[in-house]
Amino acid sequence: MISTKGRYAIRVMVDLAEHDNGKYVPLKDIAARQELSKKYLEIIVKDLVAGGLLVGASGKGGGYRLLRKPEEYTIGEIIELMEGSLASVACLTRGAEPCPRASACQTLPLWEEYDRLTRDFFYSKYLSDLIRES
Amino acid sequence: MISTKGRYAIRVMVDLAEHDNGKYVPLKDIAARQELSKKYLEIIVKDLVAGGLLVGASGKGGGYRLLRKPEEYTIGEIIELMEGSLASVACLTRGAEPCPRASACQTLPLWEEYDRLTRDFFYSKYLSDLIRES
DNA sequence: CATTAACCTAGTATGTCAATAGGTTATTAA
DNA sequence: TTAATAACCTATTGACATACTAGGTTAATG
Repeated sequence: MISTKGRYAIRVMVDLAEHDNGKYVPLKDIAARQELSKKYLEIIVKDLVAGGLLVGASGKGGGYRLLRKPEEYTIGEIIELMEGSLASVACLTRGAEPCPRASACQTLPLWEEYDRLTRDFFYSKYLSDLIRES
Repeated sequence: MISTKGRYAIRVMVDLAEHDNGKYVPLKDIAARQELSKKYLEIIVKDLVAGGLLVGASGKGGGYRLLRKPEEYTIGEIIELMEGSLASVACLTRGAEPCPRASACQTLPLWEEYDRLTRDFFYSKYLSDLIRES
């Protein structure tokens, strides 16, 4: 299951894409529009900045801004950044210790196939696909 | 992420399908072959019996047995039984309270599309697809 | 009647999730 | 220069799920 962190992160990104007027957008505004706790969003946005998806600017007139065009962000990279991985099973996360039963495992091919499907899906969806016509 | 319960349940089902000789297969044997804790499998198998996917027989010569042919079980129903749901987001689980923001949510269509993909994938995979050639 | 194996109830350590709380630093506009 | 604004930082917390383990009781068979 995709957690609120991943889901809210996408909503923040979409909100920023829709309200990109060249200025920084304060988190307060995003929180109000999306009806989410500003405090909680701070944690999420911090990760997005650390991951290089956003820039923040302190002080009056500050806020957050996208670093690229909406069509240059994939949904996959946003989810993967926030969730750590988009693998469907523990043994397929990157950095997982190699399973000694891998060659004997009858279910591994199934998880690998589903993983490819998931990856293909989310890496071929772009932020621009989620923007409402204005 | 699909938990150990769901994953182990599939392995138990596959094991039973591969060792179906008309008799009941004791859990001890399955646990040994799959290198899993018998105690933990008891919990899982209990759910499989309650869900109508298996039958158990007590006493000497007892164990578990499939109720249908392997090609009549979908992987989707096994996962859904064990995990409660195979929805990727909380708001799409059956019995979830309707979200007041649903019509305004820019991400909902994305999750719905992914949900369909997931459902189609796991409901078109059958237990028989996972059986090793013997 | 001893053995086998399912069935049943309970408990528990660990971790993650989804936040909240309260402060400090940086920037700008009046 | 200073008030306002907004990001940034550290810590904590309650609730819940996960992945088990422990120890018993019931049922069937040979």
